[in-house]
Amino acid sequence: MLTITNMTINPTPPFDFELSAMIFSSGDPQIRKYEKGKFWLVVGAGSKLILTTITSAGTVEDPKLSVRLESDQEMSEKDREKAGKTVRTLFNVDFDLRPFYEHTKEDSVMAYLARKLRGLKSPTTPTVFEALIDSIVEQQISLRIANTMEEKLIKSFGEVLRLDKRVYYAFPTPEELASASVHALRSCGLSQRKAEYIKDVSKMIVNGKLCLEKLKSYEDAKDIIAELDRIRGIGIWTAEMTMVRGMQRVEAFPADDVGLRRVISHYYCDDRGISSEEARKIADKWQKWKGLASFYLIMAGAMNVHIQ
DNA sequence: AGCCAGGCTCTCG
DNA sequence: CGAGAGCATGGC
Repeated sequence: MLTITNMTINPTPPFDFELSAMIFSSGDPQIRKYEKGKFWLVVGAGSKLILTTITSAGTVEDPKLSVRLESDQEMSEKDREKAGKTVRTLFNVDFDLRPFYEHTKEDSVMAYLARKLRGLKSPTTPTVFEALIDSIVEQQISLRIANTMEEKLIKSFGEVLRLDKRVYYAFPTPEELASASVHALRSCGLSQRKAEYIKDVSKMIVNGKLCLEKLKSYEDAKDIIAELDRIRGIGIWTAEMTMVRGMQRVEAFPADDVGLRRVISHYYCDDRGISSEEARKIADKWQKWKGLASFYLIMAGAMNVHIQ
């Protein structure tokens, strides 16, 4: 039985939905995708799965999101709340960009990008777990390859939602990855090591030794990094990536990241190879918005924006 | 062919 | 300690 319900969300302006969702244009339509003004993905609410589709019903300065929920089961008010909360998290809709814009006025590059990409908010994964697993998969190898591995991981271990003839996959839960065999994980293209890391960290979550969502609320980012860094398979880079992508921590700055260094160098150092120390020095002026500023640079690079 | 891709661990010396 | 090998896969 197919049930459908709608809701509206009012983001803090400015917010450009199309621009913020653009990063998902290359996604798999059975997992999460942005296409022709529509973004969709499957949200887990209790034991049910909800296909959540978002479109813009407002403007950058007066943003409004229209959200459509579809499930193969009856949805309660609690399920609707859960889906709404996920949408808010996904696009960071309650984040206020204005202080960031105000702060970066003196930085001519960032000030230009702030005008050009006005309303761009950095997306966040629905759960911290998802950001962590993705970051482990992405260690060292190119993003392109990592993405195909992630898709395999999701389709092999994630739950399936069937609506009419359409098929969607949810991101696997810690339980699902904890009970997967290393062999099965490896068949997604992962190395023996990464398969073990993923299984082990999932097990830690299942048996309560690690609570990722709790880390999210730590005041000091250093404490989050320290706690994650203790876990086998997770280093500074992975911890910082997890924070930036899964915890709405706009201050986290993975200076060791080659892609980030490349794009910083492109906009600030004429494409000369720079060290992570140099990258840090440039990022210093962004203060508590280092991660957000980095995202602006990455998007600008992807969109081939030229500074004028 | 070999090196590098949005790293991390383990092993040596 | 610090350096270096090894790991998966695919593009150049």
